Order: sequence, then structure tokens, then C-alpha cells
Amino acid sequence: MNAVTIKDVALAAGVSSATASRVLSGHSATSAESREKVEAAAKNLGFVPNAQARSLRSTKTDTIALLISDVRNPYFSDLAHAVEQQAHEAGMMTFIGNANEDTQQQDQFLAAMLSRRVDGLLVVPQGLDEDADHPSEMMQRIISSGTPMVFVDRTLPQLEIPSISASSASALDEAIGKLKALGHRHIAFLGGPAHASTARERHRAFDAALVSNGLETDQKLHFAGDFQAASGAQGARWLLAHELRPTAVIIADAPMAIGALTVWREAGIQVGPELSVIAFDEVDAMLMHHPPIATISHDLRAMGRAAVTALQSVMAGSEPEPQEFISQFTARASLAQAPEAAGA
Amino acid sequence: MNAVTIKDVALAAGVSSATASRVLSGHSATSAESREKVEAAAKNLGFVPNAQARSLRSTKTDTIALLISDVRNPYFSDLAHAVEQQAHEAGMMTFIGNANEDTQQQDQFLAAMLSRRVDGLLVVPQGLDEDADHPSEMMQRIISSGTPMVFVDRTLPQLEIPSISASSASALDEAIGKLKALGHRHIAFLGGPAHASTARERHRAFDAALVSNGLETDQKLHFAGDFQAASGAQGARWLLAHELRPTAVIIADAPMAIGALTVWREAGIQVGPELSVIAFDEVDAMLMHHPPIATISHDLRAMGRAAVTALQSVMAGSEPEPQEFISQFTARASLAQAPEAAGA
DNA sequence: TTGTACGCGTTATCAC
DNA sequence: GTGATAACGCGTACAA
Repeated sequence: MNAVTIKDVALAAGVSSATASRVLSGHSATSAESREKVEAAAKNLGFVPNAQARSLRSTKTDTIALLISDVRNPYFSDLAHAVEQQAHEAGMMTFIGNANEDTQQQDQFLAAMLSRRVDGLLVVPQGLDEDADHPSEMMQRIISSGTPMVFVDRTLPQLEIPSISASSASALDEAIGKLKALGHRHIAFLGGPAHASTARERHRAFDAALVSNGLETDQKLHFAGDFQAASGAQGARWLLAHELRPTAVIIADAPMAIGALTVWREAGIQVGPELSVIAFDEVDAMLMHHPPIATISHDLRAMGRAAVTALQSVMAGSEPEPQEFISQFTARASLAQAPEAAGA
Repeated sequence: MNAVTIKDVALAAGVSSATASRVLSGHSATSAESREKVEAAAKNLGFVPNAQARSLRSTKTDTIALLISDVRNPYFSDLAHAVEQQAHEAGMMTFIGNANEDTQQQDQFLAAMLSRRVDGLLVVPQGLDEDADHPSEMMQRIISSGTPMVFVDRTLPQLEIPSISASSASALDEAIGKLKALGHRHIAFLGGPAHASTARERHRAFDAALVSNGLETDQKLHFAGDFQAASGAQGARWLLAHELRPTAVIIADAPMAIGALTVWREAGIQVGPELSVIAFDEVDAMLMHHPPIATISHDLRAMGRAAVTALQSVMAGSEPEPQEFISQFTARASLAQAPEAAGA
């Protein structure tokens, strides 16, 4: 392994380790001569500073961690990409961790990051387990440790943590309005897990949009999934067997949409003419589908940037102003006249 | 910030820091009494061990890094997930980094990992830039630093680094055989960037499969993309304008396939009857497409596991046996009789 | 401008 | 079984 330390460099350059350190960290005054010698020696020996030791002294690591809830969800990998780019520009490394929609894995990652003393944490929080109405012990630890943390996408309402989130109210209002105009009366909702704040927000906004459009809410038209593809498939089958025969459906995220659309394709359902579909999160696959799927989405790159900026201000000791992004509704050919209306 | 150290715990427990350390790291013999006291104090104070300091002393970090070339490619996020799970079972953390198909970003991540003294590196290497026929300086550094490293998926043939890869020869042979039986004569190939070993392997195997099936190879039927969606879209347009009017196409990865299929949908091309399509990498979206897309894929979870195992044996000082996974061809409804043959 | 000496938090070594 | 102490690699106050 790499055993070349700053002492070796100093020795080779014929100076003290203090001088070598000064040169290598570009700090205070150093003579041109020793600068040259030290740099030559460092390059020659292939010196790589030990970040462990460095941050042990300086307590700064120039590293943030981003915990997402599912690496395989394109929504989150897009977010990860955006955060990474922004952090990179600010001179910080990003460690990406995957909670796998699981509180335990979330806490393990957080523990690892805490013990590695990252400068800040960007977290898509897993919700509370079942009964528990208080955040996990690990969350408490982080908070009491004072490590700067910002929630992204999801939030935990019990905690006073700055968060960057999105509001789908207006987009859903517009979407439902469009469906109503097309003659749809029974609109189903394939939702996410109640422990995720985004799932709750979308569900609430869906109900509110029905009301504001003069339609009735009906919890029998709500299917509770878990944001993963398999539950989307279940939801699709549930819809096909539904007594009210919904003619339109809104799906809470992209993996569920993909799962559902696969089932409908296998069942020979024609999306559009037979069933109008709107999905949350605009990922490439939604545009590949025939017909292309109408979406409700927001600017993930902007959200990623905002998250890093907010975290930076927390790290600097100031309170970031809360920011809420507004989701956009995009109509596409997956929306069509409701079958009854067309037949009439 | 968290300032509670092992000394504080020791003080509160009324023992020495050495004893506290022994208890907390579960090492050598400790009396039940002090164990109890220390554990209580640690929990009470919310003690989180400082991994920096620990690994400064022990030179072990129980951390590996995985560098993938594109977080947003579901193929790699699946791989990341598999690696993470396996490493987790072995008691190691995984830092995931994203090279973004860019040599510079790759090197930055590698430098950060090197200075953080990770125990080992799992790398999907970016190929050589254009002219350069030697690996990047950073790669050289890593090698001379002796940090255990294993290549996954892709490899750099110039370097003697253990690698876990896949062979698509037999799957492509089978696929081409199937296409030939369906009457296809002009088969196009939307390939990846030549700097990626997987792209070269797939291209070579494609040519070889044509030959072994008694068809002619024709470089005019090869489109050079870059594994990203936009180049798949370009390839799709290229194919539509092609003088030979290929009736079948094989696409080198999933993002390119999604990009291409989107273009063909917009152009009103019926996949199957008008154009037979086979895509590398089996991701959910391929099964959602109507008709479902035939795929050539391999067991990513197994590859991820194998990669971690190989890395562990390198870390232990032994040479891992090279491992090659065999890709599987799965025929689906995206394959149909060639139009000419059907029309005749 | 440079060198000496100390401390960051932890574990390993060695006495007891 | 436990406690003092040295050591890991680096940055920096202080003295020269």
C-alpha cells in the first residue's frame, strides 16, 4: 500500500515536514526554492495526502453525502447527478448512498457518514416505520451532533429541518381539469407509501384537485403502492378488476408507472383510447411509450442545485429560506376522450 | 458539532480510554462491569467513533469505492445496487461515484478515494482519450500505490488488472441466427463508443456472429454511438435514412435503445412487423414497450457479487481467478418475419 | 522564511 | 483485566 507520507517528501526535498506541508497546502509564505524542491519530490514519490489525517486536524472534509431512497429509480439518479455536479462546482465531493426504501439501511449509511465526519448531509428521508411517530434514533443523533443536514424531495414534518421540496397542487389541478374536460368521471390514483411525505402530498393534492374541479373524491379509487415497479403492476391489475372501471389513472412515480404500463400492455389495454394515463416524474421511458405518457414533473436539476446551496448556507451557520418547486403538467397522447363519452 | 470523544466516554464511565476503546471495538478481554459502564456512558453521551482517527491508526477503513460511468444508466445503477448489497454483507461500506462517461471526472473521484484511503476500488474504467494509448496518470498512480483494484464490466486491455466482464459472443450468435431464420439480411448495429471495451467486444462479436451465420459483415451498417440516449436517437434517424433499409437492428445498451425507440415511435415505425429490434441490457422499460423488446443481458447481481469477491481476494493478497459471465439472449415479440420475406 | 513541538481521536503495546 | 503511553499523518502556533 501507499506508505509515502509528507515526511518522506520532506526528507527527499531536504526540508522539514512543516515546510513541505506549507508548500503542499499552498498556505503561508514559502521560498520559491523550497517550493520547487518539495513539489518535485512530491510528484516524484507519487505523494497523495491522507485526507483522514488532514481532516482529523482541520475538521473540514470538503465532502457531503447524499442519501437517496432508491438508486434504481431514475428520478433519484437524476437528482444525484444534479447534486453531484453542483457540489463539484463548489469544490466538494459527493458520496452517494442508497437507502433502498428501507429505514435500516438509511440509518446505517447515516452512521457511516457521521463517523466519517462529512461536512453536511443531503437526505431523502425514509418515513417513520408503521406505528413509530418519532424519527429514528439515528436521526436524533445527527441532529444533536449538529451536523448540517437538509432534506430533499421528501421531508419529515415532525422535524424542524430545512427542506427542498415540490408542490404538485397546481399541476394536479390542471391535470384533473383536463381529464374532466375529456369526460372522465372515475379517476384512479396509484399512490406511494404513506410514510413518504411526497406520497402523502400527492394524494392530498389529488383529492383537493378532484374537489376543486367539482368531482367527488372516493378512497375506493386510491391504491396504496410503494413507489416500486412491482406495486405498480399490482395497482394495474387492481384497476382492471375495479368495480367502477376507472377510465383514467394518475400514477405516483415512474417505476410504478413502468410496472403498471407493462401489465396493461400484456392485458392488451390501449393506453389513450381505453385508459388515460398520467405519471409523475418525466423520465425517458415515458416518452418512449406508445403513446407517450402525460407527466407531472419538476425541474430536478434546479432542485439538486437548490439543495446544495441550502446545505451550504446551513454549513455557514445561517438559516436557508425554505424553497418549494412547482410541478409542471404536460399533456400527451396518453390522454383521450373517456370511452363512455366517446360512445355516447 | 459532535465533540464527544472516547475520552469523554471513559471519563463518564470511570475507566481509562484504553478500556473504553476495548469495549467499544469489542476487542480483547474486558470485565462485564466495565463493559456495562462504558456502553451506558457511550449511549448516554451519544458517542460516535471518529472513523478518520480510527483508520489513521489501523490503516483499515472497511470501505470500498465503486466508480460507475453513468448513474443514470439503469444498467449501472443495478450494478451499484448489487455491489452495495454484497459489500454490506461483508461488513464494508460502499462509496458510489459517477464518472459521467468522462475521464476527468473519473480521475477526480479516484483521487478523492485514494486520499481517503479506501481499502479497495471497483472501477468501470473510462477508456483512453482519443489518441492516448496509455492509461491516465491517475490510473498509474493507483497502480503504483498498490491500492487493490478490480475492473468491472469494462476493462483496459493495456493494464494487467483483474476484471469481471461479460461475453456476448454466444448470445449474439443465437440472436443473429434467429434474425436470419426470420429472413433478415440487412442487420444494423447501433454501437457504443470505441473507448469502452464492452462496446468493442459487442461490435466484434456482432461481426463474428454474422460470419458464423453465413451473412456478410458490412461496416456501413454500423453506427457509432456513445451509450447515451441522444446518440440512440441519432442512430435511429440514421437507420431510417439508410440506403440499405435494414430490417433488423441490435442496440448496444438500454439508454440508446430508449432514445432510438422514441424516435421510431414518433416516426410511426412499427417495431416487430416493420423493424425487428434487439437491445442489450434487460431493464424494466424494455418489457413495458409494445411490443416487448428482445434482449441480450447478463446476471448483473451475480456480476456485482463476483466483483466484490474478487476485490476481497485482491485485498487479501491473492490473485483472483478471472471471471467472465455469459450473456443470455431472450427472444420477444419485437422480432418478426423480415418485411421482404413476408411480402414475397 | 523555516524548523520544532504539539495536538487532532483512536488503537496497539507494554507493563502492571 | 486494566491503565499509561506511543504512534498513525498532518497542520499550525511558536520560536528561531
